[in-house]
Amino acid sequence: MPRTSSRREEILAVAGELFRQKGYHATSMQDIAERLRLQRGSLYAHIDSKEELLFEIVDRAAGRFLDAIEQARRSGRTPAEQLRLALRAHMTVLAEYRDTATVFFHEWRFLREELRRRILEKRDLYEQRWRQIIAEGVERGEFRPVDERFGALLALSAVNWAYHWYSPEGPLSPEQVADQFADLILDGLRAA
Amino acid sequence: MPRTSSRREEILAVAGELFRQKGYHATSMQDIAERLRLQRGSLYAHIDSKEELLFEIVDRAAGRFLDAIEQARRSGRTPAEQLRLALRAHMTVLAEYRDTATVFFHEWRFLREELRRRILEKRDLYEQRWRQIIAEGVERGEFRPVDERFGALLALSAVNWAYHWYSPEGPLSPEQVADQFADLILDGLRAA
DNA sequence: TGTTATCAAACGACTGTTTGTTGGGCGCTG
DNA sequence: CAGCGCCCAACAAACAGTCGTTTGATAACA
Repeated sequence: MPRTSSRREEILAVAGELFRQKGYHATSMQDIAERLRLQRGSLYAHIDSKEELLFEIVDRAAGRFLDAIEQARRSGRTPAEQLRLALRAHMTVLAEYRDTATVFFHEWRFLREELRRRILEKRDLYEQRWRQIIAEGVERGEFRPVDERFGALLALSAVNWAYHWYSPEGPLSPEQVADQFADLILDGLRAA
Repeated sequence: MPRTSSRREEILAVAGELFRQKGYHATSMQDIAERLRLQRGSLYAHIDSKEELLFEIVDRAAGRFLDAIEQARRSGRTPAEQLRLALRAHMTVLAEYRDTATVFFHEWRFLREELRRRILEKRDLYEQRWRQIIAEGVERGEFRPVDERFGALLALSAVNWAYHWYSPEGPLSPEQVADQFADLILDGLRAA
């Protein structure tokens, strides 16, 4: 089975779109095949199974988020600036790969044990990177001595939840959304 | 079909648990019936359809979240205190009705148009209550002049995302989680 | 006696996947 | 350049189930 071919990429794109819209289990191979004007059996010339489709979509998304934050970390900026960069990077990935990213958040749990484990490893690594940014900020005295797990969780929750409401067709760019969140997370609601 | 009976409540409880664990579409009537040592056909003496099960679970959860925040609003406290109360209330509902609440977040979109609309109305109302808290805080000068939609969205994202990671069996009480978030959202990360 | 809960069985539709076959296009050979 | 074999994508059909739901019968209980 070829890991890369234009037909295969088409199938992945259609699957990503349908998985996002209807969910993994509510999307049948029939649905995917129809969009490509194929018989559902014909898909199996290009892929091994439906689950393999899901894994590839989810795994690619995980990789993109991970790459994005590691770039922010390598920037050498201050923790506050890294936080802003990380928020921007996350929102940019979400905007650019909306289908893939949404499926990543919603459908990873339907993977069988072993594949799910591989995704969760990347997910944990991603969360760790966020915690490192917060921890570094506290260490340097740039941040208050907050619990780094909660600090990371707050930032991550804001952008993780965004796939529920953010639309690339809307008036806000990914960077604008990220900056709004960055301002709030850094300076809080309270008036001076 | 009786709207309330102990058998019906049992079915709803089992359905809620399975829908949370495996998702709506991956849970069959067979699965639900097995847990209750029934034939799957027998469920239909108590319910009209699988979708009705989903709707009732999701609708109850929506009602609970809505009640919780309206109680916080009616408390007459300052906006900052209302925000803390609202965060606590949300986390408490999540902890107490974990299955129902998780299904509410994850599976509402599988409802058919009309039922989905009724849920979305309650959801919108819930978001509006959060925005009102922020707006009131800004108005009174207790909060900085932030965009109330983003302020509400940040608080809501924090607690909405919590169903992914929060476990009532863990070491943290709902109030502790809520207070951690409240401190962060009110005062921000940045050192003075 | 009527009511209620449950059962076994069937309904038609759909599931993901495998199979054997076909036809077009490609490169190699004579 | 003609002809041959081969690859590749796609097809139709079937596999062995499972799906949600309906029906008619049957016990237990009021």
